Amino acid sequence: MAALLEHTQETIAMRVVDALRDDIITMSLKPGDVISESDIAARYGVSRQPVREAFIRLAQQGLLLIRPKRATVVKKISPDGVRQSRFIRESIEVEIIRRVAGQPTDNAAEVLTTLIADQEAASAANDSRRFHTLDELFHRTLARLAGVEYAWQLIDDHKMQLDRVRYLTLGVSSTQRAIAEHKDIAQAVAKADPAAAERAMRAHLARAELLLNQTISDFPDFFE
Amino acid sequence: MAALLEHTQETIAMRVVDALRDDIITMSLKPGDVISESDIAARYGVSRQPVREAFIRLAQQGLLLIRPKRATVVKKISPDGVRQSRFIRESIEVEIIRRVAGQPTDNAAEVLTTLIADQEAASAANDSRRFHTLDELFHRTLARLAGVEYAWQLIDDHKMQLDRVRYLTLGVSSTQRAIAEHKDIAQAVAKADPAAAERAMRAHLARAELLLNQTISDFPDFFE
DNA sequence: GCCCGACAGCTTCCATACAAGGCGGGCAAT
DNA sequence: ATTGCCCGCCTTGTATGGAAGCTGTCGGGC
Repeated sequence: MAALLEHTQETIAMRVVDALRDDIITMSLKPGDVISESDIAARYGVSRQPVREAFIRLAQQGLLLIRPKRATVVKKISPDGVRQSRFIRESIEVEIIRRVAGQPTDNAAEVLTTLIADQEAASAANDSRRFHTLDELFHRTLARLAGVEYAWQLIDDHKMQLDRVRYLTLGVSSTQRAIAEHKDIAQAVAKADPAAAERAMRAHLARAELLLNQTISDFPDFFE
Repeated sequence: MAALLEHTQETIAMRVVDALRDDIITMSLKPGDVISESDIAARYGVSRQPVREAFIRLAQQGLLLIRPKRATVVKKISPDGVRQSRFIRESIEVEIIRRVAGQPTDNAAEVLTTLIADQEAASAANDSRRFHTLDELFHRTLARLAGVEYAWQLIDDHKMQLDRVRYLTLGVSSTQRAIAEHKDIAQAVAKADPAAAERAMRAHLARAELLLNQTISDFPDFFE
């Protein structure tokens, strides 16, 4: 397996990155919280050096704000940044769905329907975490079908802003509705109708706008 | 000025980042070249630490590949990565131009025409470097007019892959033709015709495809 | 009461030393 | 001649001490 050959060992800095990112997305570390290299180093029982490198990585991903010689704070969520992140995502996903619907491969529709079936199972079991994972897989699969899986990876990097908002609205979002919209998309792909697919995708992504405004008024301190 | 208030001082690591990135984009450091923290540190007369942090940043931007305990190499250009980077750019820029042409502000067309005039001046003076800058400014201005300047900043991060290719083709690209295409775009904006604007933008971005294939056969060692 | 400067305590930044692992050449055994 | 191991040299990773700089506080002068 490639994984064995690559042999990219687990370094301490990477572990710290993962741990911190998880803490931030799950709001265990709240926007505005100030952290210091020494703090985190002591908490994880490691030296300051790997923590520092983790800070740099997370800062580049827009989750931390390093103020030189001053402090490092968990970046507050920028409403405008979230909107533009969604603008980017919508731009790319619309282009993706057009391609997929425009040049459908044999099994594209089939793959999507099986994914939707899994989502219905997760929804019925009330397993929202699994549903979230499957939802993400649905969109990533579309990217793969369009031959631009790397593009999805880019979305993923700048999607963490959205993920923090999503975490705040956990349970609010209706899985039933999302599934229905996924079906609309899959149906347009099956019919090889790019225009309909684009409409369905835009409708699917548009729902988030309302959630954002609601969230801002619910947690004003987390936004700038 | 915000710059003065922010007072973000120039740190050594930042200088190293800028210097290395410039070296990589201008092919002073060629794809496949192996560099080491000690090397660069000695070359710039600094310690290994800031160099190491610069490596991390550049690795996250896809310009370097850090192989733990082995070496750090200038990443070779991935043809598929370039294509997908362009896919991303096209997706976003098409969405941008649609918005600009769909809801044109009073002075949008005016701003664009003055920019094009500057480009003609640079082209006449045979100042290709200045033309490149103005070309980039043209596209960034469109993003600003659409209210998503941050989105352009994101493109900028993942555009360095394209920039390396562009540098290899310096002088090949026809400024005259680019200007004509810019005029088409500006005209569609003036007429508030989103469909025409989209067509013009796609045509404008499509030209690069040919250049890429040509470049790959000219410099096979730089691609993976 | 108000202003302003010295200072203590914090932060991130940089330098240096050491640790851990990959890689290749030389050497010995077969 | 070939194979396999060992060891020095290289790399990146981690630890730690000190340097540079920001911030708030406390106290003295007005």
